[in-house]
Amino acid sequence: METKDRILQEALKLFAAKGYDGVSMRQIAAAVGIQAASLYSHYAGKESIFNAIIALSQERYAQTMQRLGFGPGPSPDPRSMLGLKEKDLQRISRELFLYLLKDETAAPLRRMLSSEQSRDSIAGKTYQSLYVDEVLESQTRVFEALIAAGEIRKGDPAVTALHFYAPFLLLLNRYDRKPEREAEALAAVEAHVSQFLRRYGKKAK
Amino acid sequence: METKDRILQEALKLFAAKGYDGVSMRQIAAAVGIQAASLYSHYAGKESIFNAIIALSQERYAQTMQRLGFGPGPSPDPRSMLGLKEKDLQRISRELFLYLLKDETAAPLRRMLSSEQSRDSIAGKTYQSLYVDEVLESQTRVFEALIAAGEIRKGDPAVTALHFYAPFLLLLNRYDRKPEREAEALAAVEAHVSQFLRRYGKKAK
DNA sequence: GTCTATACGCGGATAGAC
DNA sequence: GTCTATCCGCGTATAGAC
Repeated sequence: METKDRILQEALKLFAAKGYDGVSMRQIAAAVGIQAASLYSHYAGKESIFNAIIALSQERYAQTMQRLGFGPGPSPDPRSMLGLKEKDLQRISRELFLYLLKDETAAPLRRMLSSEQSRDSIAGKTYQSLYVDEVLESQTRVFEALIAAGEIRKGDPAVTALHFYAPFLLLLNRYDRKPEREAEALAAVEAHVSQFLRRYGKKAK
Repeated sequence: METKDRILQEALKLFAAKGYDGVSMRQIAAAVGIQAASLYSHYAGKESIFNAIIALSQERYAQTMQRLGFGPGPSPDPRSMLGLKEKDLQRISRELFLYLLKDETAAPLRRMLSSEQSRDSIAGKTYQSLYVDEVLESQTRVFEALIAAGEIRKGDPAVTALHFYAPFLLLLNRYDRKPEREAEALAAVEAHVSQFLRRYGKKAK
């Protein structure tokens, strides 16, 4: 792998763990295995590394989210959500949750953006759009279709999306960086989805 | 007001806005109106100020949360929640939301703990217990009582508490530091509570 | 592209006068 | 309890050899 990319990879891990201000150029360089001065052959400075991380990670993230049907663009197929069985929704939910919780790129990106939300306005806007606005927007469209199809009870689709997605964010925060409680976390996700369907689904099961 | 307390007050504001590492002792001193060296007459160092903020703010926070029925201790009165009308729940929800969003102590405390969650283990544990564990635990007890009383549909009380509370955290994050969107935020809270009651309440209204 | 050497400011913190 | 003066290390970043 190119040095230029390894810098982003290592810096992301460090920023996620210690925060932007808590990481020095020397530490990043050490993690990569070069001298601090050499970083400047690849990036103009620290802020430049930070911005490059956001730009790059965002792309990979967007692709996976779209595949799972939580993306900003056109869902994998609006109709693929119709006729979805509980079992399928549980699988997708589990996949989404584990991706955001543990994926090597997605998890550090989320942690970094979350903690830098207030300090850096780009980080703040990116966090909001990636983990809040885009997901809610996308899920609102999905529920609109499901309500129209009669698979989900009538109600405001935006509120329904909020009811479905908000617990994911809370559980992510709660079980973040606690690998020993992963089973508990997954059980909580499953219980949430299950009860959501019992409250919102047209038919039992 | 005593200098010792003013230090905590100003430091909290700064930490909430720029993060712990982003604030210098000189900046704190300037906000208070004294020299940096004078801070050491009141606190052993920066970390000591940080810890004192948490300890102090936590007390005030706990009192208010308990009053609203989201506290860790015995709810204001377990039965006071019974026979609650939608109107009352809307009022309490609104009060809770605005308190967490805008209160002069509560809002900066929440922002600071949230952004320092990963960097500082005390901050992380405090955030989890104040904004996640204690609230969910407390709400779980409330819903247990309401389900037993037949005012809320049968279901896992812990999941029900999650469904009720998680949207608050998401909306807080979404509308934090955006005073111009406050009306929109309150409308979202109201829509959430309203639809929650329609899905979970025994009777319409 | 990577290294060594170095500049320079700002960080937290202390000493000691008033 | 507040001040001025100061210490010292570490932060980002640059210069220039290889």
